[in-house]
Amino acid sequence: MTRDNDKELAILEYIQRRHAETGVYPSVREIATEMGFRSTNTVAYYLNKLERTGLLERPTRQARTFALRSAALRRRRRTPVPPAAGKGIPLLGRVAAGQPILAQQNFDGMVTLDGFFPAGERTFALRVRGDSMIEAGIMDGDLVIVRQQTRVEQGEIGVAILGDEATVKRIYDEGSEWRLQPENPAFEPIRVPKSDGSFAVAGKVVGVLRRL
Amino acid sequence: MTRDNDKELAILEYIQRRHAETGVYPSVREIATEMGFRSTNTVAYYLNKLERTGLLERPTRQARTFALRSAALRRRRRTPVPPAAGKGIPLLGRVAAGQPILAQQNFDGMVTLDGFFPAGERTFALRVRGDSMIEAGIMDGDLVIVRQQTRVEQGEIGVAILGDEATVKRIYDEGSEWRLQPENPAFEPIRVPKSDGSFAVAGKVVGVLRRL
DNA sequence: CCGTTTTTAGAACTCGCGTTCTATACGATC
DNA sequence: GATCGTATAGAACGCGAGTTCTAAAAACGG
Repeated sequence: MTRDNDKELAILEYIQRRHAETGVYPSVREIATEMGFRSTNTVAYYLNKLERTGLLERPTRQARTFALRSAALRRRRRTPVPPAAGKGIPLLGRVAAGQPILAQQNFDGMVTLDGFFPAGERTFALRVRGDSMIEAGIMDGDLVIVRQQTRVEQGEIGVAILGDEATVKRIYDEGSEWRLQPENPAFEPIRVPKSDGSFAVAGKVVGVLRRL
Repeated sequence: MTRDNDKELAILEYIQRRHAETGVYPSVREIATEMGFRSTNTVAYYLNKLERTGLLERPTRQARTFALRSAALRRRRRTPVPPAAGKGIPLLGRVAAGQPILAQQNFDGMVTLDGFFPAGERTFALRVRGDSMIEAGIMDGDLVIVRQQTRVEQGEIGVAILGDEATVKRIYDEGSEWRLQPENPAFEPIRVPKSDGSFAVAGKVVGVLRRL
């Protein structure tokens, strides 16, 4: 099918490099100069190809606008980027009806926990019990990823410690008391007077992990 | 000297926000629209002021090109270098009201993607678009972890490929056709005759990953 | 060797976009 | 009250930039 894959990737890599270095995407003519093309049409030819394979997006066709959400090109050299086992899970972008799901044109980078969540000293996971946050997409048995912090913004989902138990709720500061708001109409909000010393915010929920 | 400092900063902040969110700087006319100005000259007026005070740079005067190297707006930095694959996130068990959340006695092991999900050649991730599976706790923007297989058990959640698109649904074998059942009362099931060659099962959803 | 597909060139077209010029209110200053 | 700097509008100018059309090498397949 496509024989001249190298130039496509070189263009993609140049676009990404220009954006990383200058913050601005190149114009079609600049790409042509970089690649040694004498015609802007040659660039258009490759850009269309890249768009068809899903490696590049141009929602609007305005000047110097691209959308490169593929982390795939993070690596410098060619790397056939086959979905290998071990270091994370491959993330696929577009999936078309053609055959190989795990083909490289779908590849969009590798997912790792430490890459996906802001890992660090202050991050931990916690298993959720109960259905009180079901409408927020957090279900019984899920693991929530929590960034440890003693306060959360109004209405953010956080981990509240009440006596001996940790619960996940939306946390509101109501002046004289805290309101722990479930995301399930079957549950009532919990109100805790600020004088209650057994209450504390353990952190903010930054992610959810579920095994089916 | 300058009385109307607020609008300058609002413009600066908009430019920086647009770039952070979309990767592309706005055009002069887009800034005018955002600020409620009816003339592009008004924007030029402020841009010149910002340039004089050094808060903004425009080395070239090309379309959508700015240079924001002012340290003032540097606060929200993206991680340009992905953290070298770490060892995962600590999973906590009991969390009591006592102080140190990350204390030893709470520790319950480390969570890693490869440990949590059945990693391997046949596992990949896919970003979910739309709310059709919201009642199954799968929301727009989530990453689903998929085990590649060509068939799923009756009613399991899987990834179905229909023409050019991959969708996550509960998949039922209805004899002469497939039924793709959403988990959202606002959506109707999709029925695909088995004679349709553009349909295929890409795999079974074994996990969900969400960043808030 | 010939027909087909891929890849490149060149030029023209149109529109987006930054700039500039002219005006007009509105305060502040003298 | 005349004047000056600030803030905004409106229109026009000119170039930058993406697209498209035609065409022709170059590579490929039988």
